[in-house]
Amino acid sequence: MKKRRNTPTKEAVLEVLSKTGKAMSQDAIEQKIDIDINRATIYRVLNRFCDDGIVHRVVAEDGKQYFALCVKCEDNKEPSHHFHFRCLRCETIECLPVEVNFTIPDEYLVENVNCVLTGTCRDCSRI
Amino acid sequence: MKKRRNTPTKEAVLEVLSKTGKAMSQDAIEQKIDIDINRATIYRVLNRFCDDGIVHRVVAEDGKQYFALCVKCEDNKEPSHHFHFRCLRCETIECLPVEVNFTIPDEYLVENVNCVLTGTCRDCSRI
DNA sequence: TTATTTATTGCGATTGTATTGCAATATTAC
DNA sequence: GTAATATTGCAATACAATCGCAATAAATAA
Repeated sequence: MKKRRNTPTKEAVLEVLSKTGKAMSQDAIEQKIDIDINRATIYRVLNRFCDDGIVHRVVAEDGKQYFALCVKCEDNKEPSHHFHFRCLRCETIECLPVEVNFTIPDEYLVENVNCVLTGTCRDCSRI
Repeated sequence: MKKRRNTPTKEAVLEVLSKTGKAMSQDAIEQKIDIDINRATIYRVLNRFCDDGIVHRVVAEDGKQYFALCVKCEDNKEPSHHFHFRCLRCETIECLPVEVNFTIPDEYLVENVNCVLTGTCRDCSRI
């Protein structure tokens, strides 16, 4: 892996993702960051994070990419392949602690799993 | 529902989807059709099919939309929410006869399920 | 068959997401 | 401090998908 450098951009993006705990689009991330960072830069940072296994990418059925921190601490472990929920009201995507299970013939080589449920999330359905 | 008319475009699109039995992008459909049909028209036809429940739409992690016939005959029934498999080699998407199961708190209102596995399909892994 | 209604189509323009090339900048190691 | 190079900003680009509008064609009535 290519050597990485510490930059304000990286820290800012990580902080935002860490704070919300949800999957965010580049646009949402940019809005939450106080300093001004170029769009392309944010994408590049996010893609690097993905390469390094720090965040994972979800593509929702709106065709957009969303990025979320890979949570791997003990008490809040998320399954490697988990469902995501996109709320149409609050426009957020959360990682559900629900594992994606499936049985598929051995001949298939699964390299990636992308599962998104869409609707109204718990918080919004209460209102 | 608004009244539909029969057009060569509709028939051509349906025939292509029926023949392959897979989920296809607008681009792939256009290439498989012998007559010349405008891009926007194909999208409109497909969107109408989705509205009418004739085809369903899948968004893969490449951010593109793929459309597949809703199979509902007796011996080849596909689960309402099923997994899809996108093969990176042959660049096709097939509907797997594998149901998507998950348990999620009642407060969530699930309106849509979009699950795509990506990798190498059965046929391509043999080679 | 002809006329009328309006769903459908083609075309070009447009929107929006994401990426890329290149020069400038900033970080790390020496 | 200096050198090497990872990172950034900017503008341009690629691509999927949609939209407005005028033209066309399918379904129905006359």
